Amino acid sequence: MNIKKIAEMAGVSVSTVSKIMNNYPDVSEKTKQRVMEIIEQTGYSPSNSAKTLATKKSSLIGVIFAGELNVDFTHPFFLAVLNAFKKQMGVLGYDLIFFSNEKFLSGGDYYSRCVHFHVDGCVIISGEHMEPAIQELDMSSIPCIGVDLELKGKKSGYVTSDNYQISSKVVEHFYLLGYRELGFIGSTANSDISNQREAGYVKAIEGFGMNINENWFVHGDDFFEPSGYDAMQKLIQSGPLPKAIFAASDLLALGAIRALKEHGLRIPEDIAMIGCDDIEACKYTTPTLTTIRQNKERLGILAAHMLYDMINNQSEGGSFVVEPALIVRESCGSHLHDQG
Amino acid sequence: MNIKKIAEMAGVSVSTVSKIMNNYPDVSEKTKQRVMEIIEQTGYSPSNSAKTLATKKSSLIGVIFAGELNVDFTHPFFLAVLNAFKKQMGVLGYDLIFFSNEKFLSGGDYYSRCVHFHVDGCVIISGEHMEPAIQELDMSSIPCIGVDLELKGKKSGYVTSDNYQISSKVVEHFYLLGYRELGFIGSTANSDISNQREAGYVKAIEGFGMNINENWFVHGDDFFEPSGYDAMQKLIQSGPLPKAIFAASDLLALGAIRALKEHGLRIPEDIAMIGCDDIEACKYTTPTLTTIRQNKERLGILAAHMLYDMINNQSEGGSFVVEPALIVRESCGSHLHDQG
DNA sequence: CTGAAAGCGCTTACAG
DNA sequence: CTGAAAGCGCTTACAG
Repeated sequence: MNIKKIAEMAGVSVSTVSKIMNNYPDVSEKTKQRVMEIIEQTGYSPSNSAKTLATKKSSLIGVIFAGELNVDFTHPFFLAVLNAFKKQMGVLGYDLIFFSNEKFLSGGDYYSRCVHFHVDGCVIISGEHMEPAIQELDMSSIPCIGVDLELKGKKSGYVTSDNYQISSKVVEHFYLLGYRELGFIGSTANSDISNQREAGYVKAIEGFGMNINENWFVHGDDFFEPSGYDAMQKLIQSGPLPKAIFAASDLLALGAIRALKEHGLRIPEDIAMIGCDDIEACKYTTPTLTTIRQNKERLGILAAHMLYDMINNQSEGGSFVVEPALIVRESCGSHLHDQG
Repeated sequence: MNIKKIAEMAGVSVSTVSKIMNNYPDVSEKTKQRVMEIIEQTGYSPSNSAKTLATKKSSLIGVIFAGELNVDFTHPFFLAVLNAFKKQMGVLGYDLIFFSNEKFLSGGDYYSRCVHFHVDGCVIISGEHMEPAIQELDMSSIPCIGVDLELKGKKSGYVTSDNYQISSKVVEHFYLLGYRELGFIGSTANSDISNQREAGYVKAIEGFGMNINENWFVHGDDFFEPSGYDAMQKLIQSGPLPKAIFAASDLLALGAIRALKEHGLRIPEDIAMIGCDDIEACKYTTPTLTTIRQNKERLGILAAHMLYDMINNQSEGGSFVVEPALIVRESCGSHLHDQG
């Protein structure tokens, strides 16, 4: 079934059918009715490739997982963002196409694949550093939106959560609970996110007039559980411990708790702990883990709207920062204190 | 940049360039070299829409989340399967397109969207019952592969894990540890998966010559944690408890454990527990949760290969069942027993 | 081994 | 308000 057959059946020209399909105003109500009926009956759906070829617009958004490591369909945080993004883009009339990293590795770069598929825009999901292939895309005329990735192109924007504010909420909470000796467990030094959280943490501690003890700032090789365990072992061996610790991810926090338990230390009685991300496991651990939740749905929905506006030339990009929320559970020791 | 310009630059015809792009043999090595060089320099990538229009093949696989409820980007099990599927399809030269459910709701069905995008095949992800829109696709000439969904069309196949075998592994393990009084926590009665696991469980118990106590078989409204908690409350109130329980999901198991703890019962000393799915949280709970892992990577890779073969007419569909594995942790009480 | 030409199914000025 | 025709960028028999 194609537009020509529909035209024949309705006894009109192909142009007329096309106009009706695209809601042009200058068609008589009578012909419109007749044609619509036939379209209904036949279940006709125009060929996307022909339409794209003729218009250069595909109604397709390219999805790129930029970080080579650990960021794919198995990453809960980005996935939740993507989920909200997908839903919103669907409402706006777009479908998503996922570029296989494998194809990328064996030749084509992201930009040429965007051209290849005539995508109307791209969402780039990362959290870590920029590869050259991403920069090329960023600098191109294809609208791009970064998630936790600061794009700078003229046709680019990004959404992110405020990593400084995350840390400042943690410090404030610790402060109100009476903790003055604060430690930190971060990821590797080339993680922007970990660095931002650490910088914000330091700044907030100083803001409250507390002292920084550098011995209480330790780092793992990544954001995962074993790194948290190892980091905490280091802390334990290096002498007196802080009263409260902020870990840059929930998994780091859980690893640290495992190490503390092995040494007979109690959480939160001996050391309070706050993680970051609010992964599912937080609710089921002992103690349950106090953490910072980023509003993933909001990040996804905002990304969708910003991209849509760029595609339709209603904006030249920009950025949006979403506010984090503290989720209080047991590990911070709130229930042990009077906050009144 | 398009094929015509490349042809001009190389001083050959468009046909020749096309043949070179598609690895036709009947081109002289000399012209091939010249053209390839120009393609390299210009970074030319053929337009997908033009190619699709001409060939009716898109190198695109449609991804459909069939179950309305709880099965989307936030579902860890299906996502892990999809992740492996995506990687494998990438290697085979395909990209993935995700159909927005929203568009679906407001008009088009899955079949016509497949036609619209000329997808070469579809993967349908579900686990629960069949909607009519899925059946239409299943019965069409478009190759489809179901994940935990039994498709029956002539051009359809599916992969699944053996829910009966899952249960039989659990029973065997309980049996070897000396437990003879076995309970079960399932999901709602219209979940095929839960029903299969329960049927397999009953069958295996009888196979080992043990008795079934129907009072020890309880059900929640879904696979989530609160359902497990409620189901266990029912069990506790209804009288003497079994020595070991198999829950149809890890979250059900965790909910059940929470209820048991509230009643001062110890796991596994008073009641042993085995869950199902091997979600991330299993490693971080107290006690850590013994569970059944389904080989998600293998499911995804198999689905990709089966779909590929159907697309290329090397197979007419079929099905494949992946074997589950028991992951022993603390909650089953293995460490308390001599299995010697 | 190479190329001219028709065709894939749409859209869009343009003429009427 | 309607339609004829060119064009989008490819592929593929077919002729040479």
